[in-house]
Amino acid sequence: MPELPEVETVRRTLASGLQAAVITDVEVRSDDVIALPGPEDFCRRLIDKRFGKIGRRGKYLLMHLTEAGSTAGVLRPTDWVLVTHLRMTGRLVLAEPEQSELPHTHVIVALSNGHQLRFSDVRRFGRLYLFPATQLPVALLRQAQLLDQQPRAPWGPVDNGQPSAAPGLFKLGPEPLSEEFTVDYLAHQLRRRGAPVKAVLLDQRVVAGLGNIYVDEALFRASVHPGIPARNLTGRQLEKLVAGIKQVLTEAIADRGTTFSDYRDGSGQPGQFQRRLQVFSRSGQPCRKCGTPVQKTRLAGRGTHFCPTCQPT
DNA sequence: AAGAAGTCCTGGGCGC
DNA sequence: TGCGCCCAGGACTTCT
Repeated sequence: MPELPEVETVRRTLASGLQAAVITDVEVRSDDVIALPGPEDFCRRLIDKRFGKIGRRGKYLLMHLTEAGSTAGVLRPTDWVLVTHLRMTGRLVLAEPEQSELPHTHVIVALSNGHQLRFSDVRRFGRLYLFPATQLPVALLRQAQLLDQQPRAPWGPVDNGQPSAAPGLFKLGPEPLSEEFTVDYLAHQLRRRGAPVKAVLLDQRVVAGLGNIYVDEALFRASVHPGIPARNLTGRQLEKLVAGIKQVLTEAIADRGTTFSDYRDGSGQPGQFQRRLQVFSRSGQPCRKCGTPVQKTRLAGRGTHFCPTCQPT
C-alpha cells in the first residue's frame, strides 16, 4: 500500500526518466481508472505534452505538463497537471517497450525518449486525473513543489460550484515532514476528536500521507496505544507522536519504502523498510523493545498492530 | 458534526 | 484437487 514514503520513492525514481520527455501516444485499456476527464479527452490532451517537474502531495503524485514547444520550467496557466493516486495496489513504472507487461496494465504512455510510463493496478482502486493547472490551488502546487513562486497571472481554481472528481486532493492536511506539522497543530486537531487516535491519524484532512503501516509504526514509536481517544493524549504523548511520525517517515523514505507484495518503485525495485518494522505485520512475534508478543486487533476498520506493554491503554 | 458503516476490487489463504 | 468464502484496505458516500 503506497503511503507517503512509497509515493515519494516513486516520484524520485520517475523524475529523471520523465524529465523533458514528450508524450507521443496514450493507450487507455480500462476507462474506469481515468477519473478526469473522459478517457478520449484524457488521451487527446496528453499527446504532445512535455513532462516538467514531478511533485507529491500526501499520497498523490503531481506531474507538470507543458506544451511540447514551450520553454520548460515555469508553470503557466495554460499548462496541465497529471495527478495519480495509487491507492492499494497501483504501480507506475518506466519500462522499455519490449519489456513484458505487468498483469492488469491499464494505461500506457509512450514517450519521445523511447520509454513507456505504465500504470497497472490489480484491484483497480488507483486513479489518474488530468487537471488544467489553473484549476489547482496555488497552495497545492507550491506544497507539491511544482511552483517556486507566486504566479503573476490570475490563478484559479475557478469555482464553478461543481463537485470535484478528487475532493480529497483539495482538503489535505499539512505535509507531515513540513514545518507546518507541529505539536501545536496536532494538539488543535485532536482536541475535539473522541475517535481512536489511529482513526484520526488516518484522516488525510488532519495530516496528509499516513496510511495503515506508518500510523501503527508512529504510534509504537510514541508509546501510544492506537485505541486511545484522540482528545485524551497528553502533551508529552503529542510531542512523541509528532516526533515519531516525522522519524518513521524519514527512515522509510531513506529505505525506499515498505514492500510486502505489490509495491515497487518507478524502476520496479522493492523497498527495504519492511525489515525495520516494529509492529506492523508482526502479530505474535516478540516486541523488539520488550519481548512481549505484538498484538493485532481491529480499529477504524483496519488491522491494527501494537505492543500491549510498550503502548498501554 | 462526528463517527460508523457500506462500497469498490481481486488475488490469495483457508476450510471442508 | 477444487470449490466457495472471506479477508486485505484508501478514499469516498451514505446513514445515524
